[in-house]
Amino acid sequence: MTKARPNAGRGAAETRIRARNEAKILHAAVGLFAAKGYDGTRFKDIAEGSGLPKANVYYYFPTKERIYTALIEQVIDGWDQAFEHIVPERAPRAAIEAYVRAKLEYSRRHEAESRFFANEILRGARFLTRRHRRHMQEVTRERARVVEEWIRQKKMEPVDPRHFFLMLWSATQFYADFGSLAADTLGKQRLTRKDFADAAETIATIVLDGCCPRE
Amino acid sequence: MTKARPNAGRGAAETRIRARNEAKILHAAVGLFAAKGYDGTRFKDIAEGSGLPKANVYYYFPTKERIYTALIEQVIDGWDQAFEHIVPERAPRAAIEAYVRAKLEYSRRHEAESRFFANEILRGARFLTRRHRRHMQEVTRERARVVEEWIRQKKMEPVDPRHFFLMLWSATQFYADFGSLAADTLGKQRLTRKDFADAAETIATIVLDGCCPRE
DNA sequence: GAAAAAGCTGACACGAAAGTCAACTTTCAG
DNA sequence: CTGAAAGTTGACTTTCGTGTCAGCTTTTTC
Repeated sequence: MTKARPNAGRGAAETRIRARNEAKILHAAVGLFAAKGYDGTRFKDIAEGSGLPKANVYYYFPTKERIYTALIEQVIDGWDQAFEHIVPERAPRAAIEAYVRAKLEYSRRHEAESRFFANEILRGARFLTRRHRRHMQEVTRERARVVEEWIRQKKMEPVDPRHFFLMLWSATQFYADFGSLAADTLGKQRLTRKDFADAAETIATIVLDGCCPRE
Repeated sequence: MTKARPNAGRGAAETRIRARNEAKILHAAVGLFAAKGYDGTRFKDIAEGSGLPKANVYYYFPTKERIYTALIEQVIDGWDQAFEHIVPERAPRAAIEAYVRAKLEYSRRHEAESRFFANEILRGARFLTRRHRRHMQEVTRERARVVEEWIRQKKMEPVDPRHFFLMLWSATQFYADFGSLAADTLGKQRLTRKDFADAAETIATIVLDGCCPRE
């Protein structure tokens, strides 16, 4: 198993060359996986995209699947960052608005990662391990408790916090992942920064007015 | 081009056998495309799924792509049905609630079609023709005008109707397309009818309270 | 009931993608 | 400076997926 990664096991001793090349490979791969899916992506194309010969890429990753799972790992790490806005000390309006903006900003700036992840989920999350799933569940549950607290304090209308998060997640992901449809709907070639801003505005307005008492 | 479809051109004269087998093939294909994507789906598997020998499937569809585009055609036809709830005579609350329920019901009952289509959009809608795009744009624009009318009549808060529809679309699609994530979040193995009902409830509550004056 | 049209099929050709390998060069610790 | 570890590579094998084809059987039509 570790045969093909001579340097594995000595985590701290990873060379600079290894780090640089693995980064190149993953960077090229995420865009391809996002655009073509797992099966649609050719190992050869990942190699070309990263500027390395195919056999050299095999030196770093023994299979295409390993590249894919390495990316999952990477994306999951960033998944919960936006959640940090959901804290009990903040007022729900401000917190939720910040969350929506952060999520949209992430989707816009990391389109490939966003699409890559959406693709994985759409396919039934075959490559997500139990550990990943549990992690995501726990993070969500933790923030759901904050929402419940807000509701108890009458700062928010009573809604199911889990469906609430799913709705926010879907609305924000949408603009990155289904960009071509959104662009069509708005009558544009591509989504601009302003479209994302308008989206944030609309989502925040509707959701906030829908669940938080107006001043 | 038409060489492989002897019966093409005489639309009305399609035999019963042809109709039945094409239906079998498309039915098997939509599930596979939804689960594995275009490139991940093997022609052989479509054949096996439909109970026909591979060469026989080739008799009906000259390429894998043709099966795919036939499905696009089929799914697009059903795309705008839910929109029929959005009519100016109805009050916005009732109309939008009916729309959300109809969309969710469609996603739940036609999970494969829903995922198939989501996949196509996620990949940048490579196979959607200009005609399809125009059709979708027109339908959306038409219903956007209804929303604008409601806003003019002060029956609704002023929101951008296009972003509004995108948001509704994303929220409803989500439960079918990202079912595995939604199930995880809700701590279940699979989504039940009740989960869909709860989703409709939450979406409708938030969106309706968010944009339509309360009674 | 026979000719023609539609439907069916196993076997095969072709190309392309995943993954392997053995021999080479570069890097770096001591 | 040197030997070992890390990195690099072109050429190769193997597997598999798409699409073809010639000849067969069934159905339809007149």
